[in-house]
Amino acid sequence: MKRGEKSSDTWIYDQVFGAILEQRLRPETKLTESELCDVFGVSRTIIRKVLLRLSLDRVVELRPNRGAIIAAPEPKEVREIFDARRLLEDGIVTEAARKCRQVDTDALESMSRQEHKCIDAQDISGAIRLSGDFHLKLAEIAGNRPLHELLRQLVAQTSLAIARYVPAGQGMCDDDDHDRLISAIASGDVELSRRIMREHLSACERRLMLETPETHSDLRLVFADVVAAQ
Amino acid sequence: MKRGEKSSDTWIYDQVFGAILEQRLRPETKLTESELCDVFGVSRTIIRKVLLRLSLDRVVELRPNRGAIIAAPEPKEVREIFDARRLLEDGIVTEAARKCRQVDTDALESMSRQEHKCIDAQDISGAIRLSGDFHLKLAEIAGNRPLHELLRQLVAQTSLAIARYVPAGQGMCDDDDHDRLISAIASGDVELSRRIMREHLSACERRLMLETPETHSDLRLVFADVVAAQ
DNA sequence: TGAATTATAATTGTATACAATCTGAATAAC
DNA sequence: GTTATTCAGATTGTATACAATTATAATTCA
Repeated sequence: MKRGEKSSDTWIYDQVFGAILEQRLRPETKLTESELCDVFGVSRTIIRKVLLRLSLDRVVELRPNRGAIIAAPEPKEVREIFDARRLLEDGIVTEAARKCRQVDTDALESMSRQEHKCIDAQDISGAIRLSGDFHLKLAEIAGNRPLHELLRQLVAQTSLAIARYVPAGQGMCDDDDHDRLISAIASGDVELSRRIMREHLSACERRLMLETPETHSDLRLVFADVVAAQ
Repeated sequence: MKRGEKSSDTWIYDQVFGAILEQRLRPETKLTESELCDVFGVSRTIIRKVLLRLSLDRVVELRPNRGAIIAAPEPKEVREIFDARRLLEDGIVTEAARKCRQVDTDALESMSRQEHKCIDAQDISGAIRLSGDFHLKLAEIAGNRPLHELLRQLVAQTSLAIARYVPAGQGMCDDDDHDRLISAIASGDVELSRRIMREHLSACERRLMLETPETHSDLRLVFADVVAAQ
């Protein structure tokens, strides 16, 4: 079973990955192998390959003998992801600002327009995905394949973080950081580009409710003081 | 089949990965599934899982219908890997210099001593592996899991680059950059640490013979001028 | 009734069987 | 003699069968 030119497992991987990016699959959702087999009409061999790849991207958690679930990053992990992104994307935006050509600017602007359209249409899922694609496009412009690949992993994990820590229906990027970023990059202003990127990522991070306690809290901790007072 | 606590596929993955790091498996070596099955006494299911993981780490190249070979990064890719490492490890060493405790310094010094021992004993393989472990230890000290994981991939690819572009039997790090790095980090001198790291990585890169033409060159390019003059 | 235990069903882990594809040598054509 | 072609063997891709483990329901015993 092939769709287009890709192998079936890559196609299925993209479908599941996309569903996670667009939050149609939310954190902690169980991914039963046989169900995925039915959905995509392939054997468990293929599904297990897809799940392994997703787990190595850390968007799926593979629990031995207990199946796969969509990953649910803890607040601490999310902060580390943003720290890592600030580091990587500082380098990426620096290089992008140096190398950016007219075609690149056009591509970025096109992506930003699409993103605005999604936001206007309340299409949160689409907006989140396009926002990630925008950052990956910068990595592509910067022209470093390993960095691009590493950022791809971090962007995916960021989408999970957004899915988990932003109230459903609320957007992440109602401002126009991306447009300001495009201007700075197109003009080749490295320092300005870096500052915008740094502040953009920090603004995204602040919008997440990382201080909110976990839904499945430790009962001993929850009632610690009550029990102590008793 | 379990060795210690790990699952058999993780154990086999480590064995193959280690063999690549230590250059017992050189670039372009064919990894036939049935041979690996015999060697490790498991079915192809397990071997294929291991090969998939290795290919996602980009240390193995999985060619559709044509099997797996040890990856052989091109000079351009190697330069990109070093560029990526300079970026990541700049952030890592900065954080490591801030957070480094006595136990960490002790661990680093112990690793460096081991490395010197390997070099003295002409154990190039061991030295390459320990050198990578040293850099990964810094990432661990820096305390950012995603970054640590990303660097792990880059370190593995660096080992491949060394395997390919350093003449057999010649060491990479006969100087004591690592020791100077430990001193700088232990003293908490961020700027000095960063400079040493940056120069250390660049020195490693320069030691590679990236300007050497490929063994399997493009015949059209090789004879381009001859044909044109004819 | 309620906790513990057992039995049963569902799910995952691994090996194997079979199909598809590739490789290379032998044969055929020029 | 060189280039095509065909065919056999080897290798990879996928599906399925069976074993091991976990989850759930039923049952037993206090």
